[in-house]
Amino acid sequence: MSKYEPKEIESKWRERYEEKKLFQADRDTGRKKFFLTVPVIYPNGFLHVGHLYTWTRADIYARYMRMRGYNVLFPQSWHFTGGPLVGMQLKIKNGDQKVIKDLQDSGISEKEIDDFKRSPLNIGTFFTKNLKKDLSAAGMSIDWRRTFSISNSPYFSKFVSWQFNRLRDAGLITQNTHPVIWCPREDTPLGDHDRASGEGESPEEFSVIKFKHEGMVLPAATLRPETVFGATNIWVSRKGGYKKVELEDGEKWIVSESFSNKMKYQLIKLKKVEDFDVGSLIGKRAENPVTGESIPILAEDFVDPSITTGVVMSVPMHAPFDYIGWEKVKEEDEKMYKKPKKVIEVNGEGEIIQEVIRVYGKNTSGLREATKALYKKEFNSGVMNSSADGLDGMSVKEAKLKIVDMLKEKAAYAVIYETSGEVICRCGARGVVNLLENQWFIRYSDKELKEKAIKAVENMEIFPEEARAQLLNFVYNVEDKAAARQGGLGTPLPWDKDWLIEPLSDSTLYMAYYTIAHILERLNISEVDDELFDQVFLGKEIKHKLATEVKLMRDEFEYWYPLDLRVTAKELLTNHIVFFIMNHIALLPKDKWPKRLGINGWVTMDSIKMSKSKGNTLTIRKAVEEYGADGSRLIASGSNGMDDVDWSSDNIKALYQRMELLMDVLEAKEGFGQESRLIDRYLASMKESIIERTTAEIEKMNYRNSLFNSFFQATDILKSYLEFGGRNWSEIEGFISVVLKLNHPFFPYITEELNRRMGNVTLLEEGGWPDTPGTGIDILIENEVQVLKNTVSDIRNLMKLLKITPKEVRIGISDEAAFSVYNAIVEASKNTRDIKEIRKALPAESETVKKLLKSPDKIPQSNLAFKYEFDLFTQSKEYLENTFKAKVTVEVEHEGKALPGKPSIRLS
RNA sequence: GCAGAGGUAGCGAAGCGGUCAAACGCGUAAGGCUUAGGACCUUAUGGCUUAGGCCUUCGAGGGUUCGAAUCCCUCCCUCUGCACCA
Repeated sequence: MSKYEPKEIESKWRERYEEKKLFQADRDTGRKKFFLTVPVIYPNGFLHVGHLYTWTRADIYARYMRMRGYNVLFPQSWHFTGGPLVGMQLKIKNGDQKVIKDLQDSGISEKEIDDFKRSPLNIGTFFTKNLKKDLSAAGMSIDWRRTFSISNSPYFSKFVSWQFNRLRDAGLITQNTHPVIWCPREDTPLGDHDRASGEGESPEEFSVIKFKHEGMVLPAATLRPETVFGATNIWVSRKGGYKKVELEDGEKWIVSESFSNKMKYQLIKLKKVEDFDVGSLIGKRAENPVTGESIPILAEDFVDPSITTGVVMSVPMHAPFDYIGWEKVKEEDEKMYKKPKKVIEVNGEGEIIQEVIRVYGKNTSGLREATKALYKKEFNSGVMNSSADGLDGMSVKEAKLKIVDMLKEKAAYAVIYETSGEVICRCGARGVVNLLENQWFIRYSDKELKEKAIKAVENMEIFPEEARAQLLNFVYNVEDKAAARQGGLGTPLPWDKDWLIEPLSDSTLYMAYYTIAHILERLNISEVDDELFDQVFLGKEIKHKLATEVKLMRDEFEYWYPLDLRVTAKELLTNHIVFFIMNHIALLPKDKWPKRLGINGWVTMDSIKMSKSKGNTLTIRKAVEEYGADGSRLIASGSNGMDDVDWSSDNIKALYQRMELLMDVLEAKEGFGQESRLIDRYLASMKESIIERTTAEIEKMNYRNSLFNSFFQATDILKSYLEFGGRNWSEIEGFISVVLKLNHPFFPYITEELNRRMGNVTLLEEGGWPDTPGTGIDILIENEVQVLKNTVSDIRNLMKLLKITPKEVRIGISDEAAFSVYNAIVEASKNTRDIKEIRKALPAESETVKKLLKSPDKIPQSNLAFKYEFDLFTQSKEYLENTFKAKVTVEVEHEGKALPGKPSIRLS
C-alpha cells in the first residue's frame, strides 16, 4: 500500500509553483482573460475553514479557467476599515484577558501581542502576513503582487476619494439624520463587537403620543399607535424618578429620569429640567388626544422607566401586559376605570388577547411571548373596527400610517428611538440610540440607479440560480446607506474630513483597483489625483503628468475589466453584493459591469455554523496541518449551491484512500499489457462521459456534482473495469490521466504528484482541460456493463432464494433477433406507449414481444446490442467464475427465458 | 406578513415524466482479512417470497397521464433573510 504524505509533497509543489510564478497574471492581449475575486479579508484573526470554503470555490474556478487556457487573475487584499482593529488594540491595551488568551492560544508570542498595543495597524499587518501564508498553504492560486490594504494604503484612499467625488457629482450623495446605537460613556458608536451583550440589537422607531394633563404632556411611547383608540389609562412606574422637562417650543413633558438624560441624543433640546413627583399624578386623569376621552393615570410595576419615556398607554385588549394590569385594577376602582374595548379584529379570532395569555402563560417571559405573537397576528391580518373612528375597516398596516397623520394634525405626535433590546457596552455603560445629524448617505434608493441594477442582475450569470430572486428582492428594497462614520480606521470623506467612509462603502469598487494596484502604488503619491482615475477608469483623454503610467494602467483596466466572477458567502448577498453592483453601475460604463456571481453557504461543525463567536472553529492553518491542503479543499465539494455544508474529516480519509487506489494501480503497471477486450470500450466511453458531465457541472460551480463524477464515479468505474477483467494499460493510463486533470482544480497537489509518477513531465497547468468531442461515448457498452452488473446481482438473489451454492452457472443470452425486436420496441416507445401502436412498428408477434410489452410503462429507454452483451459475458467468464466459485457457461438462447438486457440464469 | 429554499429509506443526500424499491455516503448486520480490535475488502439493509416474483412507499389530500417522487391544485410543516452589522 502506497501511503501518501501530503505535507512533503504539497510543499514540494508549492515551491515549484512559486518559482515558476505560475499564478502571476500579466496583461497579454493575445490571450483571453478571466478575472475573479473573493471579498477582502478583515485581518483581525486567523481564518477558519468556513472561509476556506469560499476561497476554495473561487480557486477551483481559477484553476479550471487556467486549464482552459485563460489568462486568469485571482488577487486578494485586506480590509482595515472600521472599528474591529482599533477595538482589539484597546482591549489588549486594557488587559482584556479573554482577547489576550485567545491570541496566546493561537500561538502568537508575547512580543507580538505587545506590538499590537502600539497600533491597530500592527495587528492588521501581522495577520495579513500570516493569512497570506495560510491561504497559500491551502493552495490558493493568488497573484499576491496586486495586494493592498483598504484604509492602510494612501493610494487606495485616493481611489476611494475619487469614487466618492464622482458619486457626489452624480447626485448620489445626500445628507440626513441617522440613528445609531451609541455608548454614552465612551461617546462612540457601539458596534456589535464592542458590546458585552445585546449583539444584533438595532435602533427601533417608537411613536410618541402626547396625552395631556393640566398643561403638561404625558408622552406615551408605543410601537402600535393605531391602538390609541383602545387606551384605558396611562401607566407610569413607581420605581424610577421622573422629571418635568421643558422643550424648546415650550411643551412640558413628564418623562422618566433615564429618558430625560437620553433626549439630547434624540436631538430634543431641553430648556429646563426639574424633579417631578410622579406619585402626585396617580389617580389623576389625562386626555387622549385622538378620542378626547379622559383616562386615569395609574402606576404599574411592569413599566420599566429605563425604556423609552417611562410613560405608557394601556391598551388591555391589544397588549397582554396591559390586560393583566387591568385585571388587577378593575375591581379597585370600577367607576373611574372604563371597560376596555377592542379596536382591531382578526378574522376568525374571538378574544384573541385571552387566548394568547392562556397559551403563553402569565409570567413575564410568557407575556413577552404573547405580546410578540399578538403583535404579529394583528399587524399581519388585523383590521380596524368601528371603535377606531375614522380608520374603520382599514388594515392595521394602513392604519399605522394613517394614525400618524391624524396625530400630527393634532400636534400630538413625536418620534423617538430606543434600542430594540438592552445593549451593554464592554465598558459597562448601557447603550442608547443617538440620532446623528448630517450623516452622509449614498442614495441607493435612486430610482434610475435601481432600475439599471435590476436589469443588470437579470442579465448576470448567477450560481446558483436561486440566488437571483433573492438578490433582485434586495436590490428592489435597498434604501439609502449611511456611508460614513466617526471613529475607527478609514478614508475621510473628501469634502467633509470629519467623517470616515465606513467599511461597506469603501469596498464596492476595489476590484477595479486590482487591475492597476501594482503600477499605481509605485507612483509618487502626491501626483495621484482624481484626474488620474478619470483617465484610467472612465477613459477620459490622457493628459496627466504621468501619462505613460496612466496609459499603462488604462490598458490594464481595459484588459482585465469587467470582473468575470465574484465569489462570496451568502451573508453578503443582502448588503455588499448589492452595493458592489450599484456602485459599478453608478460609475462605470455598461461593458464594465460585473458578469458572474458565485454564492455559497456556510460551513457547519456538527450542524452549527462555524464562527469565532461560537468557538467552534477549525483554522485553515490547523486543517491544512492535519489533513493536507488537498484534503481540506474537499470542503468545496460539500454543496452545489447555497446550502450549508458540514465539515467532515471522514470524507477526507475516504478521499486519500481513493487516491491511494489510483497510486496502487499506477504502481502495478507491470501487471498490465496491451491486450484488448470489449470492456476497454467501456472505460474509454466512460472517460468521455465523465469529461462531459464534469465540465458541465464545474462550469456552473456545481462542485458537488462535479466531484461526484470526476472522482468518486471515476474511481468506481476504474474498479469495475479491473474487476471485469480490463487489462489494457494504455486505456488505464489514459483514464487516470484524465481523472487527474479533471480533479486538479480541486486537489492540485496530489494530482500533480500522481501525474508526475505516471511519467508525465508537463505540469497539469500546461496540460489543458481534457475537452472531448464525445465521439468516443458508446452508450450501448455503458448499458451492457449495467446489464452485467444487474445479472451478477440477480444470480446472487437466486442463490439466496434457492439456498444453494451452484457448481455451475449457465447464462443464456437472447439471440440477435430478439435484440432487434427489443430495440424496435425501445425506438417505437419513444413516441407512444400505446401497445397497439408499438406493435405496428414490429415485424411480427413473438414470445419476446409479448413479454416485453407486458407492462408498457416499464419499457426502458436505452438500446442494447447483442454482440456486446454476448461478448461481454463471454469475456467476463473468468470474473464470474471467481465471484461465484462455479463453472460458468455463456450461450445464445433462441427460445427461452432470456430477454435482451436480462439473460437467463440456470444454477445447478 | 413579505421574499427565498425545502419536506425522499435509521440518518445525510441524489433523482425532477418512463429499466425507480430509489444513486452515493454514514450507520447497522454477516462473511473475509487479522492473535484480537481498528483499518480494509465483499455482501446485505421497506415487507413478503424455494427461480429472478409480488405488495406498500418519496409531508397530506385531490387531479392530469398509458405511466408521477418528478407536472397542476389545495392543505400542513421546517429552515433562511427582511438591512445599515462587519
